[in-house]
Amino acid sequence: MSTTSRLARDPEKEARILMAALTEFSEHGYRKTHVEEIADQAEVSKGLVFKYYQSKENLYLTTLKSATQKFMAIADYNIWQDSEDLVAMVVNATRYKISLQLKFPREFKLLLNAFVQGSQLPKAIGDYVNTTFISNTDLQKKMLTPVLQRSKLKPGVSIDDVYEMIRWIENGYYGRIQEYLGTHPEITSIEDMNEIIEQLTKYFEIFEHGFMASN
Amino acid sequence: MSTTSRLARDPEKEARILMAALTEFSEHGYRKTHVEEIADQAEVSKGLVFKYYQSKENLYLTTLKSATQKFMAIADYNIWQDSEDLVAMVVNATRYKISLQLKFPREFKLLLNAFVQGSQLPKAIGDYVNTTFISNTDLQKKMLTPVLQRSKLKPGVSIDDVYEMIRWIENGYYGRIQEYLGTHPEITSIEDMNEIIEQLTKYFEIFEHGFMASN
Amino acid sequence: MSTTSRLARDPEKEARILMAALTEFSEHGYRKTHVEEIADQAEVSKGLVFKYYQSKENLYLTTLKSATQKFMAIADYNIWQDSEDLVAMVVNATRYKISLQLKFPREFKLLLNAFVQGSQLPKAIGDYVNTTFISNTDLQKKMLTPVLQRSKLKPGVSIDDVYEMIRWIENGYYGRIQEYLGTHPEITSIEDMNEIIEQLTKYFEIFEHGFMASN
Amino acid sequence: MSTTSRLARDPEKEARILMAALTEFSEHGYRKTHVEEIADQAEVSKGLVFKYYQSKENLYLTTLKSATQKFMAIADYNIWQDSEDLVAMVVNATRYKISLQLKFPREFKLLLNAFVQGSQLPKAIGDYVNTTFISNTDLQKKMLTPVLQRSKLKPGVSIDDVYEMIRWIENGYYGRIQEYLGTHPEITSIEDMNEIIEQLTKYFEIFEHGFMASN
DNA sequence: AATGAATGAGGGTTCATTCAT
DNA sequence: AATGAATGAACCCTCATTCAT
Repeated sequence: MSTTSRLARDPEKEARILMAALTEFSEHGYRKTHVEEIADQAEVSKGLVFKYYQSKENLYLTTLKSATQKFMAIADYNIWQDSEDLVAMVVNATRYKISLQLKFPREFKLLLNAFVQGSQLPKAIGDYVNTTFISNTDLQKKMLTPVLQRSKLKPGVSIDDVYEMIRWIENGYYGRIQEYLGTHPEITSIEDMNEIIEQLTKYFEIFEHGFMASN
Repeated sequence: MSTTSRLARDPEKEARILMAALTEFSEHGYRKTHVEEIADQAEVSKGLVFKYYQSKENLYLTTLKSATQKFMAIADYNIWQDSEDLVAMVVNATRYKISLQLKFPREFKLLLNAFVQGSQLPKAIGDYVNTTFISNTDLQKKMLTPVLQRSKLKPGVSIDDVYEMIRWIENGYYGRIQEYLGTHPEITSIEDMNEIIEQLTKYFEIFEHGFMASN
Repeated sequence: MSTTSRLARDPEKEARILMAALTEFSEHGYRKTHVEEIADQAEVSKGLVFKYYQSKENLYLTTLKSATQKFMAIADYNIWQDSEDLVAMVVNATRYKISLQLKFPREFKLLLNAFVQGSQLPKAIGDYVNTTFISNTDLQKKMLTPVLQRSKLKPGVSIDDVYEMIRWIENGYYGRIQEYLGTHPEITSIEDMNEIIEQLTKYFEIFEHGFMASN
Repeated sequence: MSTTSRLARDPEKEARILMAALTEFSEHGYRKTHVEEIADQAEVSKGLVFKYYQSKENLYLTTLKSATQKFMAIADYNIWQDSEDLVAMVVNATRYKISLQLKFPREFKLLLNAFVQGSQLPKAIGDYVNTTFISNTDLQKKMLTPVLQRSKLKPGVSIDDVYEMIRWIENGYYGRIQEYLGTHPEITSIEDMNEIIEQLTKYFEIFEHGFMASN
């Protein structure tokens, strides 16, 4: 009688399976990933994969949750939370996001993929994705708000407006960074990205004061 | 001796198949769509689908091309090309884009999906998608440039910078519109969207002059 | 009301179909030949092929019978019937056979193929083949017999024995000729074959008197 | 840790599948044989057949190779190699061939069929057949040559001539044996064939000395 | 607990045959 | 009479899932 668990799963195998699933699902997506390949890569049998995770669908879900967890667990919002001004904050947030992507490229790709596949995935997965991937922006909003409250906004401009536009610019620039990463696969450390991330500052400055020559 | 067709396909059935394919592919994506389902929905036999389109892959490609055509054929860039100022232009462009999406929601979803699936699709399709879906941003750039050249920009701000940021804001706001459409599936006419689109004006005005109270 | 036939078949189309069937069946065999290809080649519709011949199977059978007929009709046994001696007779018979093959290569190939496919063909066809392809040897036997009766045979050697062995040698040599034809596809006239056919004489002479030095 | 197999196929099922494939392919040929039928007959699932043999084509190829092997492995050329004289040698060779056919009737039929189908088969198979089925006659030639060299031949008769004619007669007689076997399906042992095979002697004697009364 | 051989439903594709025009 | 578009049974093959060992 083991003291640990009723099911007596081997935690190492469990981890290997999840790792392999992460690799495969993030690489090939849900449909083109084969359970056998995962089992092989984890150096366990196909049977064990099913014993531990019941179905391909559930394994995917678990991998998804595990990837989410990994981000949640590690996320250290303080890093950018106590930035002095708005621009620094957003730049730090972006830097932080990129660093996570560089540290966990497969988790990142997996979640992105899941998000994007949306309804093509089995219903249960689609549901999970939809309920999970929202909270993120809320968080960011919460952190930006105090800084924005300290700022003096133009009349007729609400905090929400600014917050939203910040996100748009952030996302837009983020896309540019992705492009850069895509064409420079050799980059694995956030240091290599510092320069490009700093340039985001410029765009926020434009945003703060407008692009039109103030007459 | 007919002067018209060599392949003697029934145009109605052809249309029904393409229509069904559009519906199914846009709804379920490539892998989860079954040729039989398309045939059933088009009220023709599976065999006919293959006679007309040879393979599932080619049917998808054809559906894709047809959707692209539909957009191309209808695209009337003049509608927003001769807008007076930048804001009006971008608002008009957005309105136009939304109107297309409302007119051809499945085509829209199909192309979006194809773009997003990327490498999970059969190679031939991925190739087509990659070679086709680029030109779009170039066009928009070309149209915006003259207007921007007429504008007086802040020192240190380049036309390209502004152009890029316009796109970011446009896209960001576009995302908000999508959300709205998603939660209001009853909307089918661009008129119902006018109000929300007009609000884009506000954001561009903020962008032009900055959100910070100019001291 | 036509005076010709109840079914009012167009004899030209009928002939074209049969011709095309001959070409296709002899080239690709029964299974790999497609009715559509035959119809196209005959410049008629697939439907007409079925109206005239009911089924692919029956069309094959008809083609087979027609090929047989063609050989029968043309076969002029007199050509070699009145050869002077045995050797001349067999050589003439062989030459004649080769000339037929050169004149009707597709018919020849078709019948050979049908014979060889045997039980892989639909039952009705197999049955036909089996019942038809026997009579041939009987005929040859009838013609050789009188000549053999005039010959003085070794004691213990029956006419049937000799007749049979003649066939074996003929067939064996025939195989050699086939090989030659296979490697010289440019040959289309019997004249080009005369030399090689003449060499059969040598073998029959060996056969007549044995190969062992007579003590 | 097993030292034996990496692929862990059940040898009994493997054998049953190969056996069923042999039966079906030899009976119906390549095209008319259905994988499902083979699976049923082997009392395994369709899936297993594909796991073991990947494709119908490869299964056929394997069956072909296995049949070839079976003949090769068992072929004991000594049996007739050290026959005293030419006649004995050829008779023994024939007897041996017939005994193989009686022992492995399906293998025999399969190989014959494959040889005969030739170009109607998928290319890979045709290629295999063509490269494999040649060496046989060469072997026989090598064995006959020393015996023929010891014989005194008539002037103008070469060893090759004699060798070739021997083959013709052997083949011819072999055809007669086939006919006999075809009409006597109850025969399963070489003993039942001894008498008919012995008669080949007579024909070779005729061949040695000719059938014409020597003057 | 762990294995991986075995299963079989399901999907794409072919082609002889039918039938409305 | 003639067409050829339309049909659908039949076939090969894949892969998630099961289960005996």
